[in-house]
Amino acid sequence: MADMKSGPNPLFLREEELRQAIELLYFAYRGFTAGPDRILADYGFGRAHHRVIYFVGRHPAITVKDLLAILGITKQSLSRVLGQLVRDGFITQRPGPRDRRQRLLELTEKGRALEHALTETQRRLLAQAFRESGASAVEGFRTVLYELTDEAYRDRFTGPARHTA
Amino acid sequence: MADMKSGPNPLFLREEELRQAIELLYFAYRGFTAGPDRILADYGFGRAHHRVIYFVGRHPAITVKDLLAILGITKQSLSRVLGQLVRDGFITQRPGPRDRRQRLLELTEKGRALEHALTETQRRLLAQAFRESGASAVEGFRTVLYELTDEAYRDRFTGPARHTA
DNA sequence: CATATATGTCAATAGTGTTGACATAAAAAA
DNA sequence: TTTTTTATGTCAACACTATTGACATATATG
Repeated sequence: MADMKSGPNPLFLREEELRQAIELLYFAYRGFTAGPDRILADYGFGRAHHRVIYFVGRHPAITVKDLLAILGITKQSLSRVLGQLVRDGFITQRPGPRDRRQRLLELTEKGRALEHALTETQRRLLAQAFRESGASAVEGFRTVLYELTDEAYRDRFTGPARHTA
Repeated sequence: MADMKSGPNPLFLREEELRQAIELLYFAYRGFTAGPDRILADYGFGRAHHRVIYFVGRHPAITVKDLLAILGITKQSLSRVLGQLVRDGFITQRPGPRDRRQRLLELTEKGRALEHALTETQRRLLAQAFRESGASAVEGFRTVLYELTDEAYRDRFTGPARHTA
């Protein structure tokens, strides 16, 4: 208690450093999702819709199974959101050519437009943050985030995001 | 469409770089909250409980108003979570000495124990990621996250987290 | 005394997630 | 070919977190 405030104590510094990192992640993530959240509200959508739109846009002709694996949710949870997006004309489903049980998912023109609008706010924020921070900081940012990512998802990041020390 | 795949196109690289950053933030944040989520489930709590416990621990004797400002939620939303935590003996309330309308919040011993357990999983993960990444990467990580944070919350980070280029 | 502030509560609604059970079509294996 | 597994979907119940709106109490402040 008392000795926690005793000036330049390396243990205290480490504790404070880690706490600031915890809070930075929390506040930065909030700032990062604020833009899309505002747009989604206009459509009566939430973050779950954003994720589905994003990953279907990122992986055209993705199967429901693969999408579920990326999102890490149950099919019941996905079905509500996906059903809405299909009904509202943001996403189309078509049978897999080889495996006809599959429903390959794809963004419609309307879906691509919304995806672009949502992602654009995040791209702008990121680009601005990257400009302010410099290339070296950006590399560090990616390195640490990569390390925080569960190993099961790391193979998504093979390009310039990998320079693990 | 076609020219998006044309090799080392700087515009494409930028697009891919930004998309990887978007996904890194998503997957890293998920990895970062997975540990606490597992512990919270044992108590029938959710992430909202974690946030309250965390920030009350971080700011002993915080007022409800200040806590609401940090969390960015409504008092009705906080009341359920806070009420549970008070009833279950994780947090105490006492009138403010100067302003008796206030209910100053503090962790109990039990609350501090849970706070420690929750934060410890994140500290471990962060410490491991920091070790793997190196000091320079950690600085970049903090710099970029700081830039992503809404300006209204940036004054929380004054220490070593600030070396904005 | 009038007003503003800090806090709390009741009610309705929405978004996102879960578990469990059951169903259908198609692929894959025996 | 029969059996089993896989991919997908649906219905239902429940839980957590958040919202808006309305109303109430105690206390501070002008």
